[in-house]
Amino acid sequence: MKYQFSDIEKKWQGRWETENAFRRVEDPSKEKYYALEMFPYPSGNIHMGHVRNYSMGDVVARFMTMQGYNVIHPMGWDSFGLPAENAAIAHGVRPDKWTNENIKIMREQFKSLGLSYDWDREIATSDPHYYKWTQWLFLQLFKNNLAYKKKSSVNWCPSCETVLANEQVVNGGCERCSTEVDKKELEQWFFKITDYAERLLEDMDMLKGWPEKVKAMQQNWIGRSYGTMTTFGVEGSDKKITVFTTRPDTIYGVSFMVLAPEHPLVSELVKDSEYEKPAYEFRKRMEHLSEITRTSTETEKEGLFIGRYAINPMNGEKIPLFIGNYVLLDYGTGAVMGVPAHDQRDFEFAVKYDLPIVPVIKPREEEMDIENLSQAFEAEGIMINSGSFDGMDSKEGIDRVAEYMEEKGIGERKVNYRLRDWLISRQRYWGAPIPIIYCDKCGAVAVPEEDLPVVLPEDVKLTTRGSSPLATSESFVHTTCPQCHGPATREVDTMDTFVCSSFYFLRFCDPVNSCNAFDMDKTEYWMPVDQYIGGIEHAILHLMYARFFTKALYDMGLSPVEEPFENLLTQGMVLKDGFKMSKSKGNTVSPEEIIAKYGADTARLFVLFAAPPERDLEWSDQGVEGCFRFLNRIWRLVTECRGFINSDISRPIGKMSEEDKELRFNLHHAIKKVTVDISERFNFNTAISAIMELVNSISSYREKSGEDKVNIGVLTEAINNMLVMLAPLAPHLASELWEMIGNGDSIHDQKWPHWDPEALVKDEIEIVVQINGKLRDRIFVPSGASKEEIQGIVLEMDKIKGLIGEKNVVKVIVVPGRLVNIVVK
RNA sequence: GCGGGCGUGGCGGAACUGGCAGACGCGCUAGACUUAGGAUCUAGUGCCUAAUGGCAUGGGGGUUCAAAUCCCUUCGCCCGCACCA
Repeated sequence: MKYQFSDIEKKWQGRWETENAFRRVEDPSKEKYYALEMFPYPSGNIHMGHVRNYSMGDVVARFMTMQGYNVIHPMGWDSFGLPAENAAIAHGVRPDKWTNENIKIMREQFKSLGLSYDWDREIATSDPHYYKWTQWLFLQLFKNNLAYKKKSSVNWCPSCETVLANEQVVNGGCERCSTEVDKKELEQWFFKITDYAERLLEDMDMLKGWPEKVKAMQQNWIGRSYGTMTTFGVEGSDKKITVFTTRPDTIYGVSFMVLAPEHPLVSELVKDSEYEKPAYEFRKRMEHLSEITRTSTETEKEGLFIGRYAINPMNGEKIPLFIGNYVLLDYGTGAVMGVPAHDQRDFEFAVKYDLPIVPVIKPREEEMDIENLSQAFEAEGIMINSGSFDGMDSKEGIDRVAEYMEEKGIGERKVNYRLRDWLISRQRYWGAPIPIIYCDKCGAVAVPEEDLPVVLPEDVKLTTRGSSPLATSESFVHTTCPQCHGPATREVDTMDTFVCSSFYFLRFCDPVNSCNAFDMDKTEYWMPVDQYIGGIEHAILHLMYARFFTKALYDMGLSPVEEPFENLLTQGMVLKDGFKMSKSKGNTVSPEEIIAKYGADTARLFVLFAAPPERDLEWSDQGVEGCFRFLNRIWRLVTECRGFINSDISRPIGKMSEEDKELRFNLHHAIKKVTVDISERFNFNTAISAIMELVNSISSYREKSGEDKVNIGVLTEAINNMLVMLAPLAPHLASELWEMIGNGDSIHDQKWPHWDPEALVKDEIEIVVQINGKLRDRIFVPSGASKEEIQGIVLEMDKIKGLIGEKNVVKVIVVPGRLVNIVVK
């Protein structure tokens, strides 16, 4: 009988579907487990990355179920986004239709992999029943002053024709299409994620189950620094310029000040002077430079004196004011004090423009020609040329100078973050409309909650360039003000799709609720996500936004938890020939083909076996063949045994032979290894290899024993348990064989096996004999032997005696169960 | 520059708290069965050596009875951030 994987897989997928086998509801009597994989964009085709991601999640879900947990394992679609809109423009299909078609196809593909999802919880972010709550949550943020609109210079992707959040600009290019990003002055909606900067940073301590790398990346992104805001006066003006510095101890060394060319004060300071035109031209030139050139360390410092002077509030010194390319408007205050002696950037600037370099810190010990620096001295040291602070250690000086400034009212200590507010407006059609109405009298007014959702109109021109397509729908734009009932217009921008994915894990707990986003009793039962699995590419974007949302909702009493994801697993990429699989490289392998050729179980097994989960996986056709052969070997083994193994007996019968004991040992050893590898480390690769070893050992047991001497109880126990352990990994085959050998209930309702410590005790164990750390022999000793006994046995061995010869035995180390090391001289 | 990680056979990768380096799989070699096999089974497979034995976890040094594992140093690679004041 041949292993007909395709019939088997269809049979079980059909059965799971009709039985609704993976539907789960709250059950207070059971401990819950929330297994979640990042939901996909429904592109219409799964790729190997999906297969890997979702296979891992499926093993976790099925395994935890067998461990007795009430496992929620939902799936849905991150279905808003540009591809649908672009397809609509290119082929004239409606975005909703295109999206729903794709979802249909992908849902079938997921089912063909045998993934154990509770499809009753399926959601799609582009479904009005879902985005109603995206909009509702927007309004909650709005009411809590966490959503606001402001005009600012924002990132604009000319290819996607929309603005982007800072997080979505990668190396100066668009996160989606890599097109170089421009700056545009626009009025846009933001979420005040900066209000949560400190908590996003601090609460990372709670994320014990997160990879260090991801935490480090977020820390880096939030970029906290402690410093001082110091206010400088401007000569001949009542204007003030505030700078942020982490080095107030160097303030006596300030010899110039640099403002960002876009700094709002610049135009006032140069007004009607000879510097007005050059400053304007300088700014124009900077704006035209790409973000990369502008912010590269390699770019030469460049600046322009603007004819004005600032006053150092510490010593009243007059210092020239510049605008310069290396000062960024959106970090700190957009202005820096130049301390060339102690900051390398300022040093380069000062050298170029021949500005004084005044040392105010000298090294603690070694003598250094502090008057003739060849580069900035950035280390700590002793303060000099600093008035009453002279002689003070600069490290202490940071605090003392800051205190002094606070006393005099010229400065204050401040924590500064690199993190910017999250820009969520998008000038595109296929997203959740921002539920705001503009009224000439009342301003920006929230759409009343009972009017949600604000549904996407269909009478739009999608091809409109440069502004939101929603603006082209007369019926959508014109409305009445909810407050004064006068004529008003709707906001025409839609929300960043990352907003939709910032709370979907909460909605999964209560997916069809039409009165609330999610009921607290449900989220309280299921949240937090116990295991989240997805790609590292979301380390900052999605994972930080989701954390922010969860915290904001927690503060509003809408989320039971402050952190959404207890444990995070970031899986590696699937590569072929050393590169990420991509259509443009032509190195893709289609999951559908692999499933057709070898079946879903083989596909799953391969992606789990070929590499540990976090590491990149190199695709190997031969590796796939190997997994297929392994499943065939199991098929043959079990079908050949089906006639004489008995499901009623799963314990050894009568007296056990050495072979019986060995098989039992191997079985319980495998149970232990597979259990530990899956539950503690998610090392599916080594778990699978342990099952392979077990299968090998069952085969050789049959070989050695011959049919007449097989202990049916021992063999049955081994095969049954092997199938149970195979069930989360290759669920179709395991189900089929389980049923074939006459076992009752579904294999997935079985309890995960426990290993029997008794079976792991051997009568005799092999230990290694070393002389001076070198392997010389191996011997069997009784497993209960004491150190002294083992030492005695070993020293009496002829081979060992011969090897020791005339040398003196200095020391004998005995590690029971492992080795004996004889140290001789 | 800062942060995270990696380096083990021909390949993917094992090795728990320091205790037999190379589990498992792929590939390869030989053999068996077969009309045939790219199916299946058996045996072998880190390198050097005829063998006893020696050498091996990027390189060098150290700690230890014992190091892939701990420490120092050095080289190489990957990823993230980066004129952050």
